[in-house]
Amino acid sequence: MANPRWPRTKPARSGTLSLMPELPEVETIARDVQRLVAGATIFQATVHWPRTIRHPQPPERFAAEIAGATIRRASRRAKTVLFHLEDGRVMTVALRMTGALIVVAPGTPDDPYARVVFRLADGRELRYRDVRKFGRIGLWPGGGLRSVGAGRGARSRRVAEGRGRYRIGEVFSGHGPEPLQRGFSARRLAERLGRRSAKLKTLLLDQSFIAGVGNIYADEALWRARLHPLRAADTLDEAEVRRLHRAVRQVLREGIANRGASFSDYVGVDGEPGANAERLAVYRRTDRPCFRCGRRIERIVVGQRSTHFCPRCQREPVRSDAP
DNA sequence: ACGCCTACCTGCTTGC
DNA sequence: TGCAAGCAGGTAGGCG
Repeated sequence: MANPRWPRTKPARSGTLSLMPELPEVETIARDVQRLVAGATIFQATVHWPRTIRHPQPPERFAAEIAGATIRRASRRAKTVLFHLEDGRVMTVALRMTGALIVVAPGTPDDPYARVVFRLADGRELRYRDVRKFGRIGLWPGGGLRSVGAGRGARSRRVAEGRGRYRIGEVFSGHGPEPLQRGFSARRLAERLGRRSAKLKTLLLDQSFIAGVGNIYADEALWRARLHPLRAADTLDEAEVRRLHRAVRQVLREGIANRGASFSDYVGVDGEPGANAERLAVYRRTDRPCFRCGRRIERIVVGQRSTHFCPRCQREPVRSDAP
């Protein structure tokens, strides 16, 4: 059951480190949700921050429409937690930067950062907590999920939303492949990379290219694959693609095994922190020694994101116009 | 296709 | 000590 550690307005550790739920963190949360609230009925929902509720459900109707729903099971797609309801509808919870789902026992003190509170029929509360209010919750009709954001598919999605029809699977139509699924082979990655000239770092963060990778795991995967973040995707040879493929899957799998990268106040649904933070090789390790070669880790900005890499292990891409 | 910009947000760190 | 600026970053949406 829940192990509430509330209130928790002060992070256990100092630093600007925030939780950043990426694929492993969201997978961890989805599994916790499944374990803790599958079969539970939502008795009542209270929306404390209306903008958390996203299209197509108007915030004022959301609470009324979710009340009485029973949660059949929970799963993950990309960085979104899916609540599959008994009646076929699906509630999506996109945690974005600081979102968290937490189950607490009856009588647990209020949380000032709880944006949406679901009171369960058994008295427990499922709280959507989000300090920075970036996260979004949607409620989608049976058989229907239309795209919930994946970069550049946005235009076509808007058109479809305008018609007011939503179909399962379509919510994520703008997303790229799930990197941990069987279908995501090295060959498939090679095909996708070969069609793009963008920088590797940019592409790894592009949800329409690969779903679920964020800033932490992008840096970690590139370090592990010994590939420079500025390398153009279509310049990789076969061996490099295989390394990247293996690295992406490894860092994500290890992240899941460690219940997520626990920066600052990241916690799972049961209040237990993840354990992956200490295992990161480059992310936020600027000027500290590379675990492989001892060289100082560098930090650069790529696509507006901080990017960490080892200048010796991850060689600078050779420019064609170089002397 | 691609890159760059702004907006959304708050809390923590840094610099004066 | 106090205060303001800077930073963190996933996604939407705009522009070139």
